Amino acid sequence: MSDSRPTLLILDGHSMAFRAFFALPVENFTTSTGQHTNAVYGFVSMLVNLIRDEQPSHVAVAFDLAGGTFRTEQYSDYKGGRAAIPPEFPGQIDLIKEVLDALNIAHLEKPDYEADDILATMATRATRQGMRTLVVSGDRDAIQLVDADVTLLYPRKGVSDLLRLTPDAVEEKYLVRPDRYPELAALVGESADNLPGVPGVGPKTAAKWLAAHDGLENLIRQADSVKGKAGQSFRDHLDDVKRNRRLNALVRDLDLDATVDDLEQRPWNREGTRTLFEALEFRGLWDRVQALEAADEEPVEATTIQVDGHTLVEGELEAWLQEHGRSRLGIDVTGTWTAGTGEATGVALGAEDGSALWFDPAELAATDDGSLAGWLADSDADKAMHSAKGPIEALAARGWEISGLTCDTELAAYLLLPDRRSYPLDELVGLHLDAELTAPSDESDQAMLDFDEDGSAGAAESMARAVAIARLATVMEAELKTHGELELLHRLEVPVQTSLVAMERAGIAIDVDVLDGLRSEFDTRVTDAQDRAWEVIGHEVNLGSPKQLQKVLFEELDMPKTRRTKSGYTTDADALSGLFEKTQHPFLAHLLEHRDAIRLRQTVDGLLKSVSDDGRIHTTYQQTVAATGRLSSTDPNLQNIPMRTDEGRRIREGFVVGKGYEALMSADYSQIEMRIMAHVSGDGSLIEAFRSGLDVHTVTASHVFGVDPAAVSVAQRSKIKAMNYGLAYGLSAFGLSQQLKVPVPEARALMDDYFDRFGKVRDYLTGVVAKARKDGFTSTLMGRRRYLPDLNSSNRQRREMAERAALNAPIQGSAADLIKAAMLATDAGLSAKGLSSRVLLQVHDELILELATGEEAAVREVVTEAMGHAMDLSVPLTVSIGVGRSWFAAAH
DNA sequence: CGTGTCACGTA
DNA sequence: CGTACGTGACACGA
Repeated sequence: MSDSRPTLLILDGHSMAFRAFFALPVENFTTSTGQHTNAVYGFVSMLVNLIRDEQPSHVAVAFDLAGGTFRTEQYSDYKGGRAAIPPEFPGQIDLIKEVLDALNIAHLEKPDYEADDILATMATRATRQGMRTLVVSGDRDAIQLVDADVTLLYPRKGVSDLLRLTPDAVEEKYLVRPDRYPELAALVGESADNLPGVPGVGPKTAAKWLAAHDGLENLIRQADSVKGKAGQSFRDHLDDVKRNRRLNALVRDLDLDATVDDLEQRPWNREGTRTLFEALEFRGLWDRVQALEAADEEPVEATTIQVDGHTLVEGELEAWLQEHGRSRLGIDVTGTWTAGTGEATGVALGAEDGSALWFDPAELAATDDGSLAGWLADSDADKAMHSAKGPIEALAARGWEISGLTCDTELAAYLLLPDRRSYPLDELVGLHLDAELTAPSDESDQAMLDFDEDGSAGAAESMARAVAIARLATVMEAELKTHGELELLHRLEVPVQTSLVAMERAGIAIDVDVLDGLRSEFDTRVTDAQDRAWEVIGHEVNLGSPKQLQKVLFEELDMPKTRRTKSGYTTDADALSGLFEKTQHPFLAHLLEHRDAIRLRQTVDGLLKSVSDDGRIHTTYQQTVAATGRLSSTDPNLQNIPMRTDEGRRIREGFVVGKGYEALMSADYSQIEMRIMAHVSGDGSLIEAFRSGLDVHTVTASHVFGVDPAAVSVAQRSKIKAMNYGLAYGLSAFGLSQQLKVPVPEARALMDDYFDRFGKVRDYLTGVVAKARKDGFTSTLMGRRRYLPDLNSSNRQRREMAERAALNAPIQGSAADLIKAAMLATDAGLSAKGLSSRVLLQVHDELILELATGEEAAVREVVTEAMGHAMDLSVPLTVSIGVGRSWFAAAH
């Protein structure tokens, strides 16, 4: 079977995708956005396996086009009578084409012709060029293509079990040679194509006749000589046979745009494929596709980052920095770090020209230590790092502060592709430098030996990273510049990172006694609620298990079914409240109480576990995960501490001022997103509403309902408040009706009235989506982009989700820009005035500060100015400030 | 043991 | 059938 000739692998996309669709259960292949992907997954998986196993030199996929072909022209019932195509299927064909585009595999179509005709034409041409061809199709018409040079892979079951049809295999299975197969099919008929054959004639009879008369042509000519009942049937259906034969002949000389040579395998778009696979939530496939490439590229010498480096020789650092530190150096730190502290076990410095140096900070001689400290602190010494926050914290733990950091390649990558969850350096090197970080496996061991005479691990790798960072910084800055996002990197993200270092290092003090007290309070509530719930139904049940709850609610208690989830019916708080209204069943009340209490207990528990030895909680801020530009907080998340309910809010009593400080201050923007909406839409009424300084929900309600602000009822205000808040999320009439618990038409009327009064808001919202669809991205006030390729998706659900994201991203993102600018201005203001108060936390529209003794008035002034004028908008930025011993007390 | 689902906290 | 996040318990399958 091995064959040194070039091989064309050509697939019938539609028929194989259809097979995949039925082979894989659609319910297991649906993304979180609701896109069905079973056919895409099955098809791509099969394709990857084929490429791996068959090692083709050329690959293409042929598709049928919608609408008829010349065959339907001639026979209107061609392929008629087929069962309706499931609605989950058609959209997946476009996705398959997207994947093929990303993989740089050609897909071919031809109006009026079927995919099979393209397969036939390409196979014929490939044979003529001396190639062998593998045709993959679930359509039996393709059997006629099989010959010494063309093998058909025909799916037996699903899409992974492919039958290899060579001429011998065809003859064995179908009793005729491949070229005779369409003659046999013409006699027997093809139900898949709705082509009836000769009644009473099966494959055996047909094969016997064809052998006896040497083909269909002779058989027809000698029709009168065919004996028996079947012979008469044949003569009665001669026209059908002739039609069948005419229709099942594949066209081998189509005029196609592509040549066989065009189908040669080309390098694929790693970034595009990865993004697409992420969107499709294909996790395992990514590794398999990469494995393909690895196998592919083995003979090719990958360009590796070349380094001319060595381990520091005692006393040489000053001179080395003199020589190489005039232009920007990349810094790579090895070690461990979390939440404001860490330990550095290795530091590499690398220049763009490949010069590099490595040392273990613990073994640095005093002179070198001094040189390093001086260089690190020198704001004129240009530095670049990758994911600098942790390393900066680790270096700070050794007493080294960093100044002059102008570029962080992780932050740069985040601005370039904000939708990704991580930005590994090696991928950036591949993507932007078209190079590899480390030499392929065995060589790197050697490289390490060259440098690591002291036994420390990874010096060579670390130096390569440092050099790569220096080069990446230049390249990525140029890319950002073309996007108009370079300022955003230099003036916002990189400086904010420094603020975050300080915030993480500071942490926030916890009054453990307060939290302990709350814990036991909540614990009592949990136990009581659980006991009562169990008593009501007469047995124990794990109230934390949605599955067990469903059994109790919908089987034992036979309650009305709630909204469906992937595996059953929802038991969320909203649904449970609804059930309680209907049934008044006490179990539900206890269950809701239990939910509430267990959650509070869990929150407190988690916080207590996070308190460090210094009595403070040091969260970790993530600067590169939120696609809109927001920060996020982890370990623990201090951005979702309860606020809404009185009970929950008490947890904030546990966040207190630390030793040596006087109080906590909370400063937050009011209605920040709505103000940004007013500014970006330029809506006069909305701007005026904010400028008036009155309650904005009341003022907007007075516009919508046409009454005096003083006459706005509580109900009217709350409706408009919901509307105001929903605007930036792409709220629908349905969503508003759900929230307000009013009928959809009423909600729709409310929205119409609203937009009549605030027309520019509507214009803005429609305009922003249209622009994003055209440009491919949205932009914030400071030029931060978010890419939304799904705006052009053929899948409605994906498209509408992208539209809502497009509405929201500029608003949420501009608010994120704004508070980041405010953080910088606050830090700058505090230090300019020589204050020792400090920012501890950021919660999207709120800053929490720790006030040094006697500084309250001065800090109030700094914060009001910094937050209030972080950007120049057409509406005032109102900041409310509160001060107290605890976060609870500071929240006004 | 890792992974996905469900539920729910914040802005 | 509004956006953006992170966490924890449970359930499942390797």
